Amino acid sequence: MKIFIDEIVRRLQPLLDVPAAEIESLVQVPAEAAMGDYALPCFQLAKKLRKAPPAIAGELAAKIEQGPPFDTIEAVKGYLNFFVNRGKLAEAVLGRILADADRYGESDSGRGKTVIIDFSAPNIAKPLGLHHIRSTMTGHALCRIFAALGYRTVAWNYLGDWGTQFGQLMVSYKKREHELSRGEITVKDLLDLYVQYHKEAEEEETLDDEARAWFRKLEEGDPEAAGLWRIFREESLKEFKRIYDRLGVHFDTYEGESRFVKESMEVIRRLLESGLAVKSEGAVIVPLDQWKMPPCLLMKKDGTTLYATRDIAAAEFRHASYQFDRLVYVVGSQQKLHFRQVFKVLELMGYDWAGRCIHADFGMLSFTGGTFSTRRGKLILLEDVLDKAVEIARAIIEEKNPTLENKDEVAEMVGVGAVIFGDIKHRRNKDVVFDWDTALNFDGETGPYLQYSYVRLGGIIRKYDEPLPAAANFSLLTTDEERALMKMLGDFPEIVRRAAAQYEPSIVASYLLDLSSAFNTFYQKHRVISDDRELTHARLLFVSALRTVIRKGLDLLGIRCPERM
RNA sequence: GCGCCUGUAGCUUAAUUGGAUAAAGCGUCGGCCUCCGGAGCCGAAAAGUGCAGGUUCGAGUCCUGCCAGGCGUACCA
Repeated sequence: MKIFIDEIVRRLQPLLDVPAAEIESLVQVPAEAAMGDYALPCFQLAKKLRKAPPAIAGELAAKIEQGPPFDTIEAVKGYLNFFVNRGKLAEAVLGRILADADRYGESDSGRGKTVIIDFSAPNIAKPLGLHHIRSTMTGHALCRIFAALGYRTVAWNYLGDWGTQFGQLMVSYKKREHELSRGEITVKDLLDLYVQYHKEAEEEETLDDEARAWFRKLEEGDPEAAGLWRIFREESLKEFKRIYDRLGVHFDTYEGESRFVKESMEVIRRLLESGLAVKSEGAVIVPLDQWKMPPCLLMKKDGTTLYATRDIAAAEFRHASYQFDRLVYVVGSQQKLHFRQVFKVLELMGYDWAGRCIHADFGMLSFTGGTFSTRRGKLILLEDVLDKAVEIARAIIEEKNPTLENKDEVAEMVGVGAVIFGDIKHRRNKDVVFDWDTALNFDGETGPYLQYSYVRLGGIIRKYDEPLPAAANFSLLTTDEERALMKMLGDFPEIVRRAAAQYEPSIVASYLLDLSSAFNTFYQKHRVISDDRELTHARLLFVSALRTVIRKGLDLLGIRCPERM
């Protein structure tokens, strides 16, 4: 906790000829509890002072002001170790949480700043696949995390609602028009059309030309093409929203690529005028070989725009509309080069905010049995995974808690929570292999484990059967297990900050696992409700604080939590 | 070919951003409910961090080279 570190710095300062900020950066938390709560490694000081680290640590230990809140300050090898009084630690941490309540972990560091999070971004006319969960839930969690730090957040679903693929879909649709009635076309039909197209395109080479022609008609505003496109988009959106709803995900805007087609042409015109863009092989490009990148392609030789063009136009629009502090793209790492190019072009255009565009990339999701391919119809539907998980949750409830009242509601929370957590506990960076058995296992480091811990905490409070005391003597909470938990609880605000700074919700996820695990260890070993009234009161408020933090952490990750399960 | 990312117990991951004896989960084996919920807890076996060098008082973390996998590399997004 900050107050203890500040105190350490205050006491060290008179003994060292080093600025406070530097001392603070040296202070760290030892790997093991036996080595204290905080430590100052003296190795870096050794050079300056021209003394051996153990000697420095020894001298500091002898000279430093001892006394509360520290029980002891001692030298071990080259380290100066600080042991915070356990009672004082408990008072500081629980006092803070009691005061902040549900706002514990929040801050106002982002006040007055806007961050736009661009995430999920499915292509219309295709169902949401399991692979969409990474962008969707990472982006959603980032929204909540930034909001907790006081930022205004804009959740932006930049729909993939433009591109040659819609030409393909139209070709496929026209072929089978008589079999399909326009009003009732579903996303499932659209997927079939898409798969059919790619099957047929392998044999009929003219199909691709037809598709390009249809896409051109669309860009030129042809009424039939536009009409079809509108149906595709509306049907898809209806379907997406249904699933987002199950995931608890909300968007502030669904403005997709189609919104920026007109501006894209404008971008091309301006870039050509300024000389940044040139014509090459019939296309329009921005050469980037100076920066060791392939050129950024803005316009194809058939005169239609590209993804990059629309991204540039969209970025301009976003800055004009929101003057964002940051624009975060939660998009797969396949597109790393694409974003480097786009950001570079924005920089060359003279936008100082280009440096505030961030690609929060993430690794591939694959499954045992191959990679996802919508074209070949080889994909796992997100909804199938959710349904399966909920079904299993439901069966477990039936087995373990048959008298539970709202079984379906709870099964939904647990099943969906398991799927969400199973994905976002991984660091963004890593490729993830989806495996049904792992995803549907609710033991160990899983979402249900966190929910169970929360429910268990609630069970204790329910068992007490009296209103919680308003205050208690926290200095009684001094067991090893309580001390470990206090330290973790005290870390929570820092965890939230780090998750935001690194665009990494998994930091919150692993924190919650550690916290829950430590709680369950405590629970096994100690009783909360006992004959000792004073201790019972202190522990009840401690339990309540744990509940607050687990609930808050799950909330930041976008995972709902039942009161019983 | 070139560029980027990844490589830690059988499997999936962590390691306070360069610090003390590399930590968990799954799986395997063995224990724990007259006591606040066993979706839990405790213990055992199991890696010296892809390989080889280097920098450093100190390297899973930084640098170099190699190996393996993934992704990307001008008209898809």
